[in-house]
Amino acid sequence: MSVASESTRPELTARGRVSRDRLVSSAMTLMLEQGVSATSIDEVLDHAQASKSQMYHYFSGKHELVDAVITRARATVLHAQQPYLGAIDSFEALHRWADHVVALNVEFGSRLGCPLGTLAGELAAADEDCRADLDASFAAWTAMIRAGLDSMRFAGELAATADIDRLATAVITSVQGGLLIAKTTRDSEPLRIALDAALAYVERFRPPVEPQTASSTPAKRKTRGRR
Amino acid sequence: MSVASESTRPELTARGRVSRDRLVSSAMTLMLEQGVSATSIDEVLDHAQASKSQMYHYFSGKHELVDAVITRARATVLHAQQPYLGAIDSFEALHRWADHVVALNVEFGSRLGCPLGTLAGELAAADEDCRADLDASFAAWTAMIRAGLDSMRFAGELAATADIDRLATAVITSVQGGLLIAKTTRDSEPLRIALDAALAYVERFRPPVEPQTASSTPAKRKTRGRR
DNA sequence: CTTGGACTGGACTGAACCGTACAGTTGAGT
DNA sequence: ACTCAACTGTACGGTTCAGTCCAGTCCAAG
Repeated sequence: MSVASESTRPELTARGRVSRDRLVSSAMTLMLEQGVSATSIDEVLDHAQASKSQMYHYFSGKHELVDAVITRARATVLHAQQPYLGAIDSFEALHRWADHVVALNVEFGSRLGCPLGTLAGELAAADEDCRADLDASFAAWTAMIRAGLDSMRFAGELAATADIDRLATAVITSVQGGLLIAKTTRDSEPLRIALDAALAYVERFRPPVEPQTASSTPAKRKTRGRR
Repeated sequence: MSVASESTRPELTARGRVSRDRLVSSAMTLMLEQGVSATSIDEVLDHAQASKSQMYHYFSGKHELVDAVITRARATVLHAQQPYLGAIDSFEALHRWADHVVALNVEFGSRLGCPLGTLAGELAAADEDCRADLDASFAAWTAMIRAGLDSMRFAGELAATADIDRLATAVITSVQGGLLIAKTTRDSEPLRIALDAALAYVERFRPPVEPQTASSTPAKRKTRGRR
């Protein structure tokens, strides 16, 4: 259900929170490397230097641990994107974000793809609860992109008629596809290409050149400090 | 290695080939639904109505079975694409292929993504042999797309300067990303959008309207203006 | 200092797992 | 009909799995 009370459970002391966090971190590391069902609880415990009782003190079972890993993965991804996605108001900023995504991938040798994408690939078809959680995570990510595109439109960088939802979906799919192929080829070039294509697609929706019949956009642009 | 002698092993009778095929089919079905490591050998045997000895008669272990599943998945995917991808010589045909991909996804309720993509998501980071196999599979698929784009270029639908490799990569990443998000949202719309974006990207490389110097391609087709 | 709840250690259980052993069956070539 | 290799059925063993149980330790509040 994922209703399982995530986020700062009140009846958890500082020490308990540290232990729990260590378990989730270890689980995430191992599961992203080897896959969820290829990672046993004992392995997680070993990696986290913890014992069985701790595991079952903080989680009712493996399923709840996986839920926590998904939640953590979402937080990690969104947190890494925020500084760039939150500042998007121009094509320049959009490209800076794309460069950042590629740089992140290069940094990890293109071995692991997107945490959310990896989890989705394994769990989406098999576990309905996880699927819903991951769906919500992608939705949150897409919403951040959409907000950036909206800022661009407000700043006059995108046509008023541009379908922002559609563009945001195109961007997120290109990120996921690029990362999956990059992971498989162990080369970040496919990611770079996928993002280039997506941004080129977005660029198609630049507003029409100013001195036209001025039918739709009521002027009010021209390098003005908006807001 | 994948050197493990796939394809028509000579010392296999007709009966044996049927049994082996049944095992691979069951394994593929279950593994694409539940994941590779979430699928036990006993489960495959049960589904295939076979017994342990058959499994270990045809395969040295689970790893070889997985190899066979990858090979089968590649054959399935390429075979399903061939009639459309092999006939691409125009943007119309390219769109027909894209429609076919979407239709296939809709047919299965968007539950399972691309067989190759699903396997890659789970195995690429964990198993180097499988990763290499899947990499080769994607390469073969990309090569088919590239051949289609090449035909388009020959027919004068694409500029002689268009980077065909790059375009083919953009297309395959959009397919994979679209399918992954579609699988997670249980909705084929993201796939549709991803493909639209990729094809729009390809469309940017229509040859220039002016016949100009006509150095390389004789530009036989009457190029219609872009939209 | 006492106490009670949060937290921890590690042995234990039963089921599921992968792989092996070996005896038995089938069928094509002779 | 005979033979032999291909093929099949099932019982078994050692290992690993998720999850339980209980005997503790730690620490803050009273």
